[in-house]
Amino acid sequence: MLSKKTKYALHALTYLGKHRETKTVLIQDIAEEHGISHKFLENILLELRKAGYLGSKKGKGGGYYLIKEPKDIPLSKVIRLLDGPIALLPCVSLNYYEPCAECKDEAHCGINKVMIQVRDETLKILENKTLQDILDGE
Amino acid sequence: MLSKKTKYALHALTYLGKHRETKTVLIQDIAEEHGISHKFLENILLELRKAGYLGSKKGKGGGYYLIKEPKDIPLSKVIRLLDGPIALLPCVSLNYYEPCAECKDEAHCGINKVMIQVRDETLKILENKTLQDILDGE
DNA sequence: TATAAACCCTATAAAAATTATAGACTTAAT
DNA sequence: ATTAAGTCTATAATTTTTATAGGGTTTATA
Repeated sequence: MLSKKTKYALHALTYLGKHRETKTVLIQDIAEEHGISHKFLENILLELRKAGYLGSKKGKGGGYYLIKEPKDIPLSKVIRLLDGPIALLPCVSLNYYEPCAECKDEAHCGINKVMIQVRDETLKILENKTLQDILDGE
Repeated sequence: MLSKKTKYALHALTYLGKHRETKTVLIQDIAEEHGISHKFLENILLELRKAGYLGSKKGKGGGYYLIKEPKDIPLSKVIRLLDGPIALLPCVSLNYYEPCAECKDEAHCGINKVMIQVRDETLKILENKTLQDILDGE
């Protein structure tokens, strides 16, 4: 399951995607719309900005806005940013690789081999679904 | 990522799958093979037995053994048993459904719709990979 | 039939991760 | 100046995961 962080990030991105005509959107607006803690959401939006998905304007009249095209924001990227690895095991993670302590010989581990396949097929799904697909469904 | 519980379950099933000729296997043997806590693994094997994957024999000379064909043990089932939902959000889970608190109208939520697709495609992958595939890779 | 080996079961403790909050700081419009 | 807004870091609270403990039951076998 996705963490609340990622779930809220998706809601925020969706909200921002739906309000691209207005110049900026307040954290508060998104927080109220979904009944999310303002402060918790703040940290999430900050991460999305640092990762290059959002722009922000400080000071009075400021707020957040989407700076990437919704079609260029795949689920895979959002999940990796907020939640971490998409792979089911550390030993098959492309971006967060770590050996599994209980595994003596990764090269001859059947679990490892199968999980590499699962990872590749899962990645195909998550790279193909973007914010645009979410917006199309609203 | 899978929990250690699920990961250990997969290692245990793999071990049992590789030792089907011997009548029973001791918890201790599996625990030692992978450096897992005996007691932690005990609880996992108990769950696998209750779910109908393993049989056990009590008393001296007892132990565990596989009672299903490896080809009839898909990853999806093992993950659901030990880890819970495969869906990325509670609101799209087939087996553990719960509405999402921050979602006002599930029927018109683009995230929900996309996540249903992700769930269905992910499920296809995990239902198709079985313990047999793991054993083939050892 | 006593003993030891092994699984059974429930409760609880410890650790880690997630979720939430706090508060001081910076920036910019008016 | 004042006020409204994002920035940033630290820490607290909560939940989940991981691990341990310990007595109970069953069974082979000497």
